[in-house]
Amino acid sequence: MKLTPIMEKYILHWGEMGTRWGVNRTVAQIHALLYLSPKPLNAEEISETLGVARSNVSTSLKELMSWGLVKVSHVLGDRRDHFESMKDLWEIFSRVVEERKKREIDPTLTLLRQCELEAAEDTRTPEEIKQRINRMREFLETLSGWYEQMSTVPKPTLAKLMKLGGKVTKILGK
Amino acid sequence: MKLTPIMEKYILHWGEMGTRWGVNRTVAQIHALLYLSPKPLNAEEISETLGVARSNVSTSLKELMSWGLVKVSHVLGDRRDHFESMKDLWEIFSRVVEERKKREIDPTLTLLRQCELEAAEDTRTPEEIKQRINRMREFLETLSGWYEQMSTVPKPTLAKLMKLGGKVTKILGK
DNA sequence: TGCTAATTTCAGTAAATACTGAAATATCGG
DNA sequence: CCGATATTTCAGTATTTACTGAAATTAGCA
Repeated sequence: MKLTPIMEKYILHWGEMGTRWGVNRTVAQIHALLYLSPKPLNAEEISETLGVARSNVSTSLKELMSWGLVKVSHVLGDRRDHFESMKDLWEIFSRVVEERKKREIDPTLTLLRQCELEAAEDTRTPEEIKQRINRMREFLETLSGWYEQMSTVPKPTLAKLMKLGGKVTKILGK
Repeated sequence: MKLTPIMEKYILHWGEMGTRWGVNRTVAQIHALLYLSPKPLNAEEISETLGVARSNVSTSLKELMSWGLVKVSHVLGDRRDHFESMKDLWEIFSRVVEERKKREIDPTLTLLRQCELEAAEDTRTPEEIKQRINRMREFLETLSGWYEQMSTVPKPTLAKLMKLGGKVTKILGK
């Protein structure tokens, strides 16, 4: 796969963005490459195109698959695995949100609830501080609950809702 | 500032979460500490409480202030700067979103638009790939526009809207 | 079943990032 | 304006994270 300057620019930028969001550069680049690619690519091609070690590609692809963003596919008459990215951006977005919620928000909620339990028998922590923890738990629960509801809304409806933007409040106001 | 076990647990966890979201551990810990603290703390206290170098605290506080999450405050009869975190979680949340949009999404949109301009004279990049870049730009613009509208909605209204969750679609359906 | 190509694992290394402590600079009270 | 205290800067170092290449494993095919 030969990259044109535009593709290269896109992929490099995506890699940078990744690092800012706690995603490793190579993982983000591979995702960008597969998102652009009109056809599934094998690990060798990815490795050559991006100039990273074959083994690195293997690890990164596994990571992307664990996020459900990339799938293996097969080409007739070719033994090698090929990889293909999800293409629908709403789908990609909600996968990422879903996964981060599962991996980061949910465990945080577990921890906060545990803190609250312990707080009951803890006389050393000032009441005010306990309340701060409570509020954080409540806040994350609200976000989390909202996400759970919204995730069941069909993507096209969601898109329309977003286009509405702040107008929903006016409509609902009535 | 002496930490009780609950506070310590909270702060340590927050530090970990930070790293996952591309925020450095110390920065996240300081933010957690100031969020819990009933009163503004000076740099020295923060340094001692968290066991990190004074200079590191200085840098991290600057970072937090650049995000608008922490403010300097003064205690009567004390020359030293004291620091205080924003306490309203909706406020904190929207600050973070606002700032990330400004620092990451907006520059990405600039880049994507530039790619599209260049694409016009580029015959080497297949049409299909150009379209993928287009779609990404559109998608980010939708998100971005939605955020801009929602950011003007008063926080309590926002909170109510979230509690409604998916029900909005039913109400709007009529 | 054995051969070959494909993939994964992993120890070692490289690169990026965070942190420290000392020195420089700024600020305040007298 | 001086001395003392507070803050920032920054070069060097430590830690963490990412990456490589070789070896081990797995999987397809004859």
